[in-house]
Amino acid sequence: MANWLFKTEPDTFSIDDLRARSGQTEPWEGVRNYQARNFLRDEVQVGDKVFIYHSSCKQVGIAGIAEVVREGYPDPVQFDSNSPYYDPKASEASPRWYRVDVKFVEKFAEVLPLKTIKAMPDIVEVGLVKKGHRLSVMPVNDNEWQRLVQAAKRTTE
DNA sequence: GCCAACGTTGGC
DNA sequence: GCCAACGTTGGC
Repeated sequence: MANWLFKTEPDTFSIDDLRARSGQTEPWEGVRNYQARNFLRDEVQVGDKVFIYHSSCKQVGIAGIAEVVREGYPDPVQFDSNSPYYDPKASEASPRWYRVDVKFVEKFAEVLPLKTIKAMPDIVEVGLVKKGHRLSVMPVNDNEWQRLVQAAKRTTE
């Protein structure tokens, strides 16, 4: 069982949107980076936990937790010429991009800010705190996952 | 909106 | 296969 962090721009799709979805479930589509794609296609499994991270917004940081309910399958929007995610080089026979389905688990009372995460001495491995952290899907090891959850809850007490 | 850091593209 | 140019990401 692994842990992940998925980035999203809350103006486009936030953790509140995920919670409001029917079944509180949503396909995580539109990932167009090969390293992130490889995680979605090869490693993310049903039951894995996922931090939902809000980027490019007022409160940058981890907003809550979701759970993987369907493992990687071809992202249909790559075949849709009307979609901004359309990829003319992808075909159904050899899809290029993948997505997983995630389900809402919980929203933290307060976003755990990136600034706070960077200041935590035990958080050194997760891509967020590294230079040029541009991956939109990244692994989080067990130890850092637990510390981040603790920190997120502590800010609410 | 700025700009640094990074990934991708394409000419050679 | 190199690498400059270009586009995108994302914090500030």
